[in-house]
Amino acid sequence: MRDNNDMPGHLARRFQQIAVAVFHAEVEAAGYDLTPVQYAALSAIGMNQGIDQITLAGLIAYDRTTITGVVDRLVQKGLLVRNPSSRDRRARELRITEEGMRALQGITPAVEAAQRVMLRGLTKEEVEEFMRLLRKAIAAGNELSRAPLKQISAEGTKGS
Amino acid sequence: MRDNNDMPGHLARRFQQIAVAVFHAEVEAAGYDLTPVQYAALSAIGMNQGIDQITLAGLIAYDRTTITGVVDRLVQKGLLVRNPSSRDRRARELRITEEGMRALQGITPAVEAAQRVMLRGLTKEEVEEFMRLLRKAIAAGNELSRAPLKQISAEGTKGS
DNA sequence: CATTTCTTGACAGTATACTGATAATCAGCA
DNA sequence: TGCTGATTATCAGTATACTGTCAAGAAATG
Repeated sequence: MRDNNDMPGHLARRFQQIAVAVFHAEVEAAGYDLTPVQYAALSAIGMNQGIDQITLAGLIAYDRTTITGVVDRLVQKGLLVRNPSSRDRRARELRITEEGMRALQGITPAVEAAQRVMLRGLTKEEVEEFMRLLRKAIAAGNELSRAPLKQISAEGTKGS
Repeated sequence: MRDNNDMPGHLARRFQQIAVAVFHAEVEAAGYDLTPVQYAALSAIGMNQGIDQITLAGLIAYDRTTITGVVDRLVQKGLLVRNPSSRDRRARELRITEEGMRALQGITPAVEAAQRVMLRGLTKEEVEEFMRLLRKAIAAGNELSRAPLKQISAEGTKGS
């Protein structure tokens, strides 16, 4: 019988666990309280001011039902504002606040450090190859998840 | 600013999402209702009859508080039994049932298929390299997670 | 304009994962 | 033996992720 540790899915889960733990540790040490998911959302909104939640979900490959809670918490922390869209009354426009911008900039070194720590076992060349293989595997499987990545074409309101 | 898609942590999350979705799809198509986490636990118990929950957690790198719920659900499905240990009244001995054994065997082809599907974008050589890099990165980061892998020394009651 | 269809956002329910706390028990030691 | 510290399992609380469902609104169509 095949050992669990020969299963790519199992290894993926373990690596993700480590990645999240490292992220938390580095970010907390820097004095911030943001999860990896919240950081990715905040960062994506900062680069695409005014997008709605579905577009955000596509940008970072989150499920649309997950976005609601993530945005809730970011709004509660004062890092985002969520306003009804004027063009489409179903949609909510997401904008990063001044405080959110400061948090994003302040947290960046910790996030960069986390990426290094979680791959500290690999050489520089191995890191490159690892990322390449991850991207390739993800590209081939993108549509198999309920939350596929969806790049915006060419109309996103570019921020700052 | 660095794009989210250049972050290994973000890529890890995405690959894990795909891996879980593929697992669910393949297993459901085969007529079973087991999550990846439940499968790994069931499989580990099948190979180590009578282990307690902490040992199980170490074997598959789960948090000890997560194990409780996973075992609960497997017991509820009739695939496991959880009995007080005679040697240590704090501990619960986990044993796979006949039905659990049948489920484990019946589900194996679907699990194998899932591993192939989630890596369908990679060549055979790339799959090998990907797994090697995953294992290497995980080994270096193992202790950074609250749920590190802990192999049992040499006394586990080998099953079947 | 009226109707059908799609889309956006939200909710209930389930299943990981984690933090931190606690009860019960065991093991080592004065 | 009695005390102290470690260990096993559990629980409360929080945060992803997903299934499935629903209401409100937009878009397409007759």
